[in-house]
Amino acid sequence: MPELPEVETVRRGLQPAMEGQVIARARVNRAGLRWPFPDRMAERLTGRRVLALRRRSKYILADLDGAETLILHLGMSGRILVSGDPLGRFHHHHPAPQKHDHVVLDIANGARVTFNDARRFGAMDLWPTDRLDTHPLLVNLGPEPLGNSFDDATLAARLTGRRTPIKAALLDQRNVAGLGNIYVCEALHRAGINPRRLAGSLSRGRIARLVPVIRDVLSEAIVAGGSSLRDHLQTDGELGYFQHSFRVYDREGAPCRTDACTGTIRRIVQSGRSTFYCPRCQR
DNA sequence: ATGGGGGCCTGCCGGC
DNA sequence: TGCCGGCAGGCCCCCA
Repeated sequence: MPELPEVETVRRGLQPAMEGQVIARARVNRAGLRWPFPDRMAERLTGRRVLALRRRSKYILADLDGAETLILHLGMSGRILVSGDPLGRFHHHHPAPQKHDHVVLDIANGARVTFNDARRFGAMDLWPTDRLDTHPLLVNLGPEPLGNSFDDATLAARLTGRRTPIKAALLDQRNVAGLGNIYVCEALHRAGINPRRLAGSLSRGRIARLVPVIRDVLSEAIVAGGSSLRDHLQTDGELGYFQHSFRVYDREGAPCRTDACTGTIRRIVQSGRSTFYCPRCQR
């Protein structure tokens, strides 16, 4: 499911329920997801106050008192739903447990945070906050595409000499952190770049065009609450709606949406994954 | 060294 | 209706 905009949408939805609040009780329904949960995770979460909710790439980071940070990844099918009344003013009830509810956090303010992940490609870990950047899942991440350190100079430095298709280079989280299959396809279309083009063959001008396009598509998707194709929901259970703004993703055979372009969107497979693009206006 | 493919899981959809 | 293959917003790991 989740690329940067979906994860950011979830983070923003969690904030009012969790930030500054105490985890009254944590329950864990299985030993792990993609990897085993850290030792005694439920006990280490119970009673902790959430000092801040941050995001790094596709990871949600919950800084806890006690100097540990909960690292959370949604994999392909992960959802986090918030139920109950975060203000604690009314009687309330929580929805019935669902299949694949793996971790449930009862917040002292009455909210309940439920992590559901059918495919179990998601992950959770606890790690010392002051050494977060040493975590194996975080240590090799490239710049945040919406942050100040992402610019055409740094992107160009990462792409020069690379003989991999630009599609694969943008999916490589070491080059830029947070893009996935949807937003790479969308960004390349907006930039007019053919996904098969070798990364090292991009002119500096085209790289300079790519940078703001990546920022734009991610920002627009965040505003829309992400893209809901199969799995992604916002924390209130609502769908995101950026899928209605797709120009290429999942639009095989449909007309290109570039102004004055008469092309038809094609689907190809690159390194085992679907790529959607317009052969006419992406060169 | 780096690029590509397999594998991890479950669910859903389309075709027969 | 049922069964089967293909496919899915990610990413680690192994192999050439």
